[in-house]
Amino acid sequence: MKNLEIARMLYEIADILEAQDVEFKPRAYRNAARSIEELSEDIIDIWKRDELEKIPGVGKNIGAKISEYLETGKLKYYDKLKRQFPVDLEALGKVEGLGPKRAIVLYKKLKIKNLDDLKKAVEKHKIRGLAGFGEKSEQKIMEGIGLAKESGKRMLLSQATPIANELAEKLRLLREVEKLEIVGSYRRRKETIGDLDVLIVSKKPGKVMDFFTKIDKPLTILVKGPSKSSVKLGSGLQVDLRVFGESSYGSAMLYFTGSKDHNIALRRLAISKKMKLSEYGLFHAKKSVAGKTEIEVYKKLGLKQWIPPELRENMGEIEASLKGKLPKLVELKDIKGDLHSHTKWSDGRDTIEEMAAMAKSLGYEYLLISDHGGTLAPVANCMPENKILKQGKKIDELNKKLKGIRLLKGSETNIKNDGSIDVSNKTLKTLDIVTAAIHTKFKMSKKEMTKRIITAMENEHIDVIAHPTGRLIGSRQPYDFDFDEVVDAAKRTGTFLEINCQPERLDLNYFHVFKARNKVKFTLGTDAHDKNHMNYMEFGLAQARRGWCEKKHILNTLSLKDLRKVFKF
DNA sequence: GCCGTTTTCGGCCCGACTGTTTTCAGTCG
Repeated sequence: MKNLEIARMLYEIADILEAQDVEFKPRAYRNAARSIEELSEDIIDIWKRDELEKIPGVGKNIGAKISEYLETGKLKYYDKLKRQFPVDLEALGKVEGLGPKRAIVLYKKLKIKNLDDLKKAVEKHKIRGLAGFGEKSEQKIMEGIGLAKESGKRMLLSQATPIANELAEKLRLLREVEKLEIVGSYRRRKETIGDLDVLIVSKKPGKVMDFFTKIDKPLTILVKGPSKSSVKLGSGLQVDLRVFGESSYGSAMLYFTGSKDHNIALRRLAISKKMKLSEYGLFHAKKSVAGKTEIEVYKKLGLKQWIPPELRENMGEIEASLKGKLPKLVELKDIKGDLHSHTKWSDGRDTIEEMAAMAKSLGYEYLLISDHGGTLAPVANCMPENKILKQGKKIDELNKKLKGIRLLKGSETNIKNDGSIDVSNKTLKTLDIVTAAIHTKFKMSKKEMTKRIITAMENEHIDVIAHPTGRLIGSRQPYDFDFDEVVDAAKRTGTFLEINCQPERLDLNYFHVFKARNKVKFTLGTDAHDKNHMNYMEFGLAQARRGWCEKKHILNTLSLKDLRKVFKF
């Protein structure tokens, strides 16, 4: 996978060009870098199909450069720039307040190439006195060096949620806060959050800012102004707060919810209608025509429907809204059960009864008990076949006693290297819904891995492939396999794909869901190993919504009666 | 250097804050 490597190189080219005051090219390189960074596919495959120029932001020139790099392992243009400026701009750029231009000045004047050089120069007070730098710059850089080394990590949405809730609660206590909304990627329900953006309506911004910049301990104030302040909380999470007047609240929400691509598309649409869109409103001939609410701005731009934040990624949502054809997204209240859970029988922490009670309290009709089964015993306390059968009997008995919740018999089985399943068909036949997943040998050639998964799906007893790509956010790459082929095979064999709701999995991710949604149906499973994990449903659901899923795409929206017809139990 | 409800040339999102400045450039989101 060369995607990130290439993206970083393009970012660096952009930085060097920007440092030399080249116009527009830096933006072009950055756009290309960003799309490559966000590709869900290996760029080598795209290159082999000769489709580099289909990547948004990649044209003839950048395409040729990527080809050169993939063919020869080198890019002459990049090497030439790097010879001119042998500077680690990526590392230096992480220092708050230091961008490409100032970094290059530091190189030209003081030969600073990396963070270590920078640290030495600051310690010797060599920076103050340079054109454009003063005592304060030097001080800020000193503080920035420490932070730069630990930063750059995004937080899981699930980790940011309690922090966001607490912050919002504290701010709402302030009388001067009339309205408050947490926006940004948090509102779009992205799987990870870089920072929190808070939007407030207040007539007394000064009071709000004073309170905000003392809201946590320890706390670092990065910026403090009358309408905008930024702080770093004790947890290391950066929070940006903006205060607006009532009349701009909608346009400000739009702007700070993003995504950047969605905003740019909206602004272009505004320009095409001889208007101007900013966070302060939609203007025509300097007169405000909308801004109080999001829907008002959308309508004036010709959109027929309000766009839910999860869809604002410029993946066709604006075009769909212009035609009034946005999907009616699946909601938490549509979910009638959880289709992936573990109990004490394998590696879960709670009993079947406790899990059932939790499912009932969430208002579910059913819960699939899918403890680990098969021969992988030491890893996940997998149940051998006799134990699977015994658990089945136990569930049958419980179902006679339990009221208001139906337990379904399942097993999360293992896909062996050759694609076979480590539980016999005879045992699988006794279960209601059988799940299979890869838990061993993650590194295989793309061809072998694709075949392995497809072979598993061809087993008539396998209903669902759990966490289909195997990625763990921030720690494990997905397995190398051909997603499109697997989706086609799922359709052919009548197998379903899971959207695993564990916050560090979220697998399938939104992009895969978006791509596959009209070919296969999905199950939502929290993979709960503890009854409280059943609350992870919201995170998986968010990914389904980000992937444009309606009720019909998600099997958990079916009543028990209809679910039975689909899975034939 | 890319791209197209301005379409193959001529644009390219927009504004706040900071520091070092006598009017603005750089950085950030």
